[in-house]
Amino acid sequence: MAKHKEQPGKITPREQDYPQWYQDVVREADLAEPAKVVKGCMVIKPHGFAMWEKIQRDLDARFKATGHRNAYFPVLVPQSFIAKEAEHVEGFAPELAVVTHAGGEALDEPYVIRPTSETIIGHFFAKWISSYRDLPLLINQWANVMRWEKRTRLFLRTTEFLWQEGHTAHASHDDAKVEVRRMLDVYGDFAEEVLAMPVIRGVKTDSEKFAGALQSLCIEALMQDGKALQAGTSHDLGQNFGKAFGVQFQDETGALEHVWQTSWGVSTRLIGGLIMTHGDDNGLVLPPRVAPIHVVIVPISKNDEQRAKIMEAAHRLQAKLSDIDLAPAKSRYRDFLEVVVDDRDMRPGAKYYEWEQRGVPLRVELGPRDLEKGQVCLRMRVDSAAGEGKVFLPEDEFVATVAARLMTFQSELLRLARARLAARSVELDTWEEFEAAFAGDKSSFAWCHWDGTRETEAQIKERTKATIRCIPLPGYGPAPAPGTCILSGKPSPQRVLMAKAY
RNA sequence: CGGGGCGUAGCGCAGUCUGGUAGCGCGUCCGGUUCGGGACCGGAAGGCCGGAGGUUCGAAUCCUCUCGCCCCGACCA
Repeated sequence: MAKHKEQPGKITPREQDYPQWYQDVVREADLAEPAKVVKGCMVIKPHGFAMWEKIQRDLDARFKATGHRNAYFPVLVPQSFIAKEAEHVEGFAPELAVVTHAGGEALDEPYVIRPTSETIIGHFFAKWISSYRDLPLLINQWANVMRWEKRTRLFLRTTEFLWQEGHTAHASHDDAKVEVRRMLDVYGDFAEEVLAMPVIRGVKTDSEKFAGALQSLCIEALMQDGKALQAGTSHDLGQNFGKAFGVQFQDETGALEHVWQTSWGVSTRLIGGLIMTHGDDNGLVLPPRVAPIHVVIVPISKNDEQRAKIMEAAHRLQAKLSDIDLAPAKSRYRDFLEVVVDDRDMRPGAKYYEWEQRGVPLRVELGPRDLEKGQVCLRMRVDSAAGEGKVFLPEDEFVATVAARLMTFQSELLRLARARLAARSVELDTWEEFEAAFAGDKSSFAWCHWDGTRETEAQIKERTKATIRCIPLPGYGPAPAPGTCILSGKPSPQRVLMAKAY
């Protein structure tokens, strides 16, 4: 194929340029742009928001299937609420935006714009819960939150972001722990099945856990530059918020107890993770389950009468495809194919490059020769960018198999991402190896022994910028075996995941 | 808030060191030939060089101040 031309204004990414490329791609592809009017906020454009809607739809179905219900709580939280849980206020105070005036007057008590809703939901849980019969209470909220971070990055760390936050209350710690793990698996399964993004499921260290939690579970994804992205978290809040907000219930014996709570969330950061997991030198690569456009039909014609015929055929094909439902068999929603006919007056080649850059999974080329033979020419995104994989099919057969082809592509993306994860995962045993692995901007998924102390963790971070992403749950990472800490040489029960993080 | 870098045509840049009335590519517009992987030829339009002040016969270029943007670091989903 023609070598990718270095043209001004076009994306010419290389892996080492990843952060910059990533920003260029999301702008170029009309996914999002910085809002400029507010520090670190972003405008999510229609193409990007369509992806968020698909993420929402699928996750929401999973939450409902596990017994959760949606509710909504105020965006403004009395500042005093935040202060009720010691670790929580310490963790969030530096990044709060505070409303001090309203209605033309100074407020008696300032309100913070929610950075997360544990506190205000705790307040209401106290009113809603009085008996063990009220438990478990399983609530989810789709909302925006705001965290005034020092430094922002489109999708990955914006001042305001959209997310989903689950908040649950349980009668026992064991019940709460089951919920925490159950929702982590919902996230993990979602990331792999829908985003085609393989993740490591694990436990955060004390210094990385959520402010106010006993324990935080997380899913960590590998980006193509070797850095890790925390893609979702699920927290065991113990009775910390229950006690802070007086969320009590009477058990079967009549005794008064505090509830055990959990919270869990994923955000628009997932879109960033998706882009950075699958993107290649030709631009975005989107898994069909989240792609805003599944199929683009590029008509090819030499003259006007040909053009009329081709366009008619293209629109007929578009109508047939648009009735196809891509949703999984047991799904509670439908996912009809989104099909675009590109009838612009451009050369076909130029259109190919453009749609590849936008990540459309499947392209159909429809020309006079195809029309004559009753066939279509199709190419999947990854192959087509390499100039390969041209497939000719009778139109009927194409229509009958398109859903399966897209799903095959979906699993192929997961397979490729898993292969990258495996290729970028290493077990390191000496500090020299470790320093070399994280020299400069380098990063990878390093499985190493750690002595379990906060001091060693901090030193590793200071010396290499690598952090402990998580302690893997059983079944993730190398089989647990004792060893000695990569830095201190002290005994360690198992390897943990270390990497630089976004 | 620290450390770097950059503001010149719609976009991407050169020109700045060594002052002499602004250049390239892409895009746009017009005409023609083209059209199954980023078309080609010919012609045209488009910039008070981020802003203010200064030095000079003369400033995109030198000096001072100012505004804006980007990258890196501290903080973090």
